[in-house]
Amino acid sequence: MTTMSNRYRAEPGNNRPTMRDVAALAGVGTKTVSRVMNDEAGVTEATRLRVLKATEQLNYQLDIAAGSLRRTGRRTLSIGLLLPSVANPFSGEIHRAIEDGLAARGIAVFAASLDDDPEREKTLVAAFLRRRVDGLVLTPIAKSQAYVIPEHSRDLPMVFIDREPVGIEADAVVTDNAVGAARAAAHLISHGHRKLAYLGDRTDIQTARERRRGFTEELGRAGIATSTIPILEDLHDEESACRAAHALLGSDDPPTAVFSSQNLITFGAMRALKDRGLNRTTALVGFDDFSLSDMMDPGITVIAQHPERIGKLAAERLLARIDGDHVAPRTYVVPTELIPRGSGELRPPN
Amino acid sequence: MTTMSNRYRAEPGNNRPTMRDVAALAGVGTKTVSRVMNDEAGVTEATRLRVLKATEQLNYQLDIAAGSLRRTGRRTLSIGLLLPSVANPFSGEIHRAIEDGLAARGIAVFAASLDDDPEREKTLVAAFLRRRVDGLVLTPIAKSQAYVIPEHSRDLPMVFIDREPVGIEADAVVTDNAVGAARAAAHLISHGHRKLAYLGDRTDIQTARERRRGFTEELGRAGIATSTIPILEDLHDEESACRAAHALLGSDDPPTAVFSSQNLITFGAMRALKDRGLNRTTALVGFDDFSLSDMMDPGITVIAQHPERIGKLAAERLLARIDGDHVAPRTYVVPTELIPRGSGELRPPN
DNA sequence: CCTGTGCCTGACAACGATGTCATGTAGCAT
DNA sequence: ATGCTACATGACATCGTTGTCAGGCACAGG
Repeated sequence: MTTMSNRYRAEPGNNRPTMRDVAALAGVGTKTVSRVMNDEAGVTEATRLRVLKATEQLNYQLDIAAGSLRRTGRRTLSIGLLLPSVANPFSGEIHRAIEDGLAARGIAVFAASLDDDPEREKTLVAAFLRRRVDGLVLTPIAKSQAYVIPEHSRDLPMVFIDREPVGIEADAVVTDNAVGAARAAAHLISHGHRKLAYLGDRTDIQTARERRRGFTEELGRAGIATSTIPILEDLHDEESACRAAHALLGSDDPPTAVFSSQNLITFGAMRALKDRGLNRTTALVGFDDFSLSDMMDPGITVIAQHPERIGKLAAERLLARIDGDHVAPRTYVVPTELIPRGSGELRPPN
Repeated sequence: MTTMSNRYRAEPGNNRPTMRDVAALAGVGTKTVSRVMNDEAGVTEATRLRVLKATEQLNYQLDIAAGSLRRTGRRTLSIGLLLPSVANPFSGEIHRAIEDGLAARGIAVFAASLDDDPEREKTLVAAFLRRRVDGLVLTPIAKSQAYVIPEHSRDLPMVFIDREPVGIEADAVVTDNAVGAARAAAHLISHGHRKLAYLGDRTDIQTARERRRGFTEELGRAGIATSTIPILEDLHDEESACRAAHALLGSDDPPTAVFSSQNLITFGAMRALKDRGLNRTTALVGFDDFSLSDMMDPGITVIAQHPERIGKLAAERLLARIDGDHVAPRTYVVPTELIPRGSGELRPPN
């Protein structure tokens, strides 16, 4: 059993044809088959047709991985994409835009989920590297991305998305978090609010800190003492956000307007407002757009990000790097957009 | 430039270490390095440590693709996953469950989006095959999947999800569409409704047909003449669904309860109901759960699918096949669940 | 008829790894 | 001391493909 000839595998029928089989059937050399499969010049039309016929007869498919071993540049025509979670709709949109941006070049995407786990980040990047991907698109979560410096200096193309990397100079595509949050604050202030409140995500997340910064800076610009504004942070899911919002709204001096720094927090805030019958009274602006936001009562005003633009830009930058672009790394900022739908335009009482 | 030695590439620093480099540094043979990297038995602890030290010094990463060329079974430790779209939340959940199911075995996932395009299905499957994936998880959309028969008979593990394949006998994991739709009908009928209406997706989609079948069969069981029930189909997005619902609700004899066979259609129906102020009067049950369904007015009663269970089961079946399971292919059915939230429990007037 | 210029074409080595197998060494019993 | 076993180790061929290079053929010009 184990001394069986290599040509024949233990499993029945598991004999995928190789270039040699095709070459033999077409009566040409393997190099000629290779030329045909790769659309290289210098093959007679007659030979080409003979080879193509043989590939069809045998149902032959080129082995990209085997080829990459010898191919100049060792391209595997695949990249690694690390997302918070492939099940996250925001990530999904980015993923899709990247897929679309790379499809024309025949590049396939390995996708994996981070789950906010710094250890996983390293493990998954290592898994991508073992597969010799042509590039990486990463959402960083670990404290530092210095661990990929060796690869980066080996010229492995790399683009960070959503958050900027720490400890390494590399391309990044991020949302304008601070500006977006500031815009939300300005919007609420311009509608007469002075008693704002801030519901924020875990402070170890860079984007969360940026949003808070933008928000508080705008307060300063408007002459509102930051100390008077409740800043509730380290909320990471709908439930904790809902509890925090309840505490806030049930206090002696409740805010007239709430800003929530992220989707799930917005949901929690919406729920608390509704529970207390304040949804048509207390203003709300959320960071991140979401489906059905316009079906709420009232519609929810949001600071919309543009995941598809982030993904598109990341794919473009990665392709440029793959094609040998060596300009200095920089961070690309994708603007946000305030979409008024009602909840953010509610005015304070009196 | 082109006559440069092979050892050195054109790009600077692009010299990834190989097993040979590690072997040289550790003063052992490449085979020993291979053994260490693959946790094979028969290596002294002392040697093992020397090798590991060398890999760390050189920042060496095993090349899985190169290894797969020679490895028994030619395993690439990767699979191909074809989804309607990676941006679709339902698909995202399936994707995630599959990723989780395969991660323990070190298998990476190539994901790609179909976009309801039968041609794309074939192109993308071919792209997976060229990468010699160890298995395929496919959402079929083409009229027939007979084109993968050659691969299937070469024992390439394959699991179809969401829809059953046509023209090939292979494992499939699907939702119990007919039963779910029937349950929705029964639920509405049990709440006193006789004047139902059906809003359905494109009829070339198998699951859409199944849902209609389940729905109408339940009508029959309840003694409601199918001919009296409006069946509006070929709706594929929110807008067309909204228009259809408007037409329905504005007719002489509007239904007292509506069933929508899919997420976007549900959204369209919700919008139409709200536009007409009927959201608290006309009952609605939608197929597919969605976030914020409980925040609607009233909450939306749905037939929930379990994408995470579909993904988990698909991953299990695929792994079993990869491990050599040769039982006859079958279809696994994942049950749906009716989640009452208000809209489906509204009673007809009088 | 000879030479030169292109153009097709295939032999061959090599990419980075692993399966096979032979070799060497240590340890133990005789 | 001898012979045996068991185990650790490395040489080598090979996986399927592509880069390099040399050979062969056709055709044009002298």
